[in-house]
Amino acid sequence: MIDVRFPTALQLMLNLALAHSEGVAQLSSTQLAGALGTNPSLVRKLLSRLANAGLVRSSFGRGGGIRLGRPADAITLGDVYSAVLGETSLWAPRAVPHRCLVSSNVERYFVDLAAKADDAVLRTLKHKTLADSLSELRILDAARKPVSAHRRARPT
Amino acid sequence: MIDVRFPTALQLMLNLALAHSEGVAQLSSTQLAGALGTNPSLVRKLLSRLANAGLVRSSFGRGGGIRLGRPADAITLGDVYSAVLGETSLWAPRAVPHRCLVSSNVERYFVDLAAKADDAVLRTLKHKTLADSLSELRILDAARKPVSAHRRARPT
DNA sequence: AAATATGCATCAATCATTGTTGCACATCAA
DNA sequence: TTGATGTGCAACAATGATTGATGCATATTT
Repeated sequence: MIDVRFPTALQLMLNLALAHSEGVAQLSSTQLAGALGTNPSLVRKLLSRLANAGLVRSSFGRGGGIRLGRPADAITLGDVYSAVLGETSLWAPRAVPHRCLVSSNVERYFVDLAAKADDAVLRTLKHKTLADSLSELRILDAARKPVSAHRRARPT
Repeated sequence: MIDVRFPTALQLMLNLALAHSEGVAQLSSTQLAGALGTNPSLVRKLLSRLANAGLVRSSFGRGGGIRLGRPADAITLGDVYSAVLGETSLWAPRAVPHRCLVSSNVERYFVDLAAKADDAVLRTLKHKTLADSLSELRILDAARKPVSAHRRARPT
């Protein structure tokens, strides 16, 4: 199963960022679950990690909900990734019987290699903030509805 | 489940490279399975992809087996990764109901982002060849058996 | 012809992630 | 104070891609 925790968390954060930019202070986990096409439980599991990292803040009780913990331009996609995936590496070595030059050393070698790949991914994600992403989404949206005011075609 | 196809394939290729450097022309899938601590079936599934990419060659019949398709210094880790994982991306977007600026565009946005991350990973893997890896394994091995000739301790 | 080895299809097992449910606790409004 | 709303969290079932196991046709060497 392809891992969708990062995509889900990112889409969640973008929803919060959009809501904030439109003057909506906070969203409930039920609203977020609806927007993500999933259930409040999964949302809360992700929120728990995001809250630990300070990326979101939640308020209890009636009228409560979730809001961004920092301004959208102070949260990078790398922050979201690290918060949700933690130290999880892209790959893990296969445990092999130690019998030769390769098998006795390849696990350590591979852990190191995976760490380099993890770094490479994180570097690409640290370049962009939620605010950047929101801008790009606006551009994509404008391109989707061509030229003039009225929308030409239904989205497929 | 963390994906171990790339690690397994890499360890397989390194075994072939080591065998070749030691004058062993080829290994059978059963031998490879033994070295990897798994079964010949999985090995052959991986070999099928590796063979399609020209990274290994197999000979049929009695005395047959698998050997590298090119010299070890002409095969990068990126070649192995692409052969085994194909176009598989690190992440896939979660399909969300299209209802707002974010939800209507985030899937395309995310596919693009994932492609950038995939590129970053592949770039790090293209720097190293199997021959480079084998050299590094030799260094690790030397570090593991300190100083003088006789081995001091059993590997754990 | 016999032995060995790959190639490939089918089927079951595994296991992290996802989805569901229930409930305690916190907060606001009337 | 009470009721409504919402988070936090634990337990459990469902899902689905990968792994593991088996059988057999085909190819090649001795």
